[in-house]
Amino acid sequence: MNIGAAAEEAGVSAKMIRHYEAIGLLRPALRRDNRYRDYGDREVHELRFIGRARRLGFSIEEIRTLLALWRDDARPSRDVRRVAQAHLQDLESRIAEMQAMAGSLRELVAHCHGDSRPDCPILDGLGAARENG
Amino acid sequence: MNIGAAAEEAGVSAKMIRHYEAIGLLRPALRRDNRYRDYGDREVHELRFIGRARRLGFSIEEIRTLLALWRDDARPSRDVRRVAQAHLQDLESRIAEMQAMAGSLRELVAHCHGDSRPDCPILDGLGAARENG
DNA sequence: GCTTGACCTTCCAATGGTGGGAAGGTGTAT
DNA sequence: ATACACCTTCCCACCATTGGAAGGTCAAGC
Repeated sequence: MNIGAAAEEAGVSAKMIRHYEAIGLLRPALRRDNRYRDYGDREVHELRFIGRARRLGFSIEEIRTLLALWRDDARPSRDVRRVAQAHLQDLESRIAEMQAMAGSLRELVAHCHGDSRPDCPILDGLGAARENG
Repeated sequence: MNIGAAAEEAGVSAKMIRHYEAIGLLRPALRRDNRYRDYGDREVHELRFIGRARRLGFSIEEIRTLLALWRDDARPSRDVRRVAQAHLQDLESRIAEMQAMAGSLRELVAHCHGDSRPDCPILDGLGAARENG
């Protein structure tokens, strides 16, 4: 199976597959006589794992850890849970940050009449002398 | 006022101030005989504006637009509002995406007993054959 | 006057994850 | 043979920020 087909099946771009191999996330793919990379079900399965983890926001380094655990039949689920929970907390704190941003912004937008007049609470808020306003 | 002091006052790193100047977000600072950049209240005020906008998640290009509007006494507040609202919607959709991630992840974490046993719904979820699981 | 240390200057590189594209090889169908 | 779709490696760009090297400047203390 060529890289394009594997990419299609796994939901990861061919570009990224090569990249994952280059940074050592994946073992170098087998090559045909062509020098074309050759993928089987096992590799596609791994790629799908990576794709899904990326879509859940895990970093490459986190995925490196998760893949190692995945391959290890004797891993304690505790280790997996720790990685996932740390990432979840990271996600949650980033969400909270962005919600704070959105909240302030909504406030500013709500008070701006948004017509042809120049006075604008949004610009006033950004230019204000005090940091909390 | 040297760049360090201006950075301190405005809540933006000196490194970034130079960068903002290099990319044309800020007009080149006046220089002393030293060749040191020299900042006054007006410039610090602008830097503070930029810092606040960055903290609200506006991109450099958005800030470029906002700064131009800020400097233009005759801007229609409509234009400002449009920029802010577009950014707000962008923020909101990114928040929604991340909340979806966090939700799936919470689900997985909740079902993982997290002890010394190897079976783990988190890994099962990431490795699953189906995409929606 | 000379040293020390805290500033400042410019320039180059790295981060993370992904995409774009060049330049060239390969496979397959007409 | 020709066209086209795929593959290969390689380098570059994005965005915003940080780090560091190599060197200039200033103020304080001895």
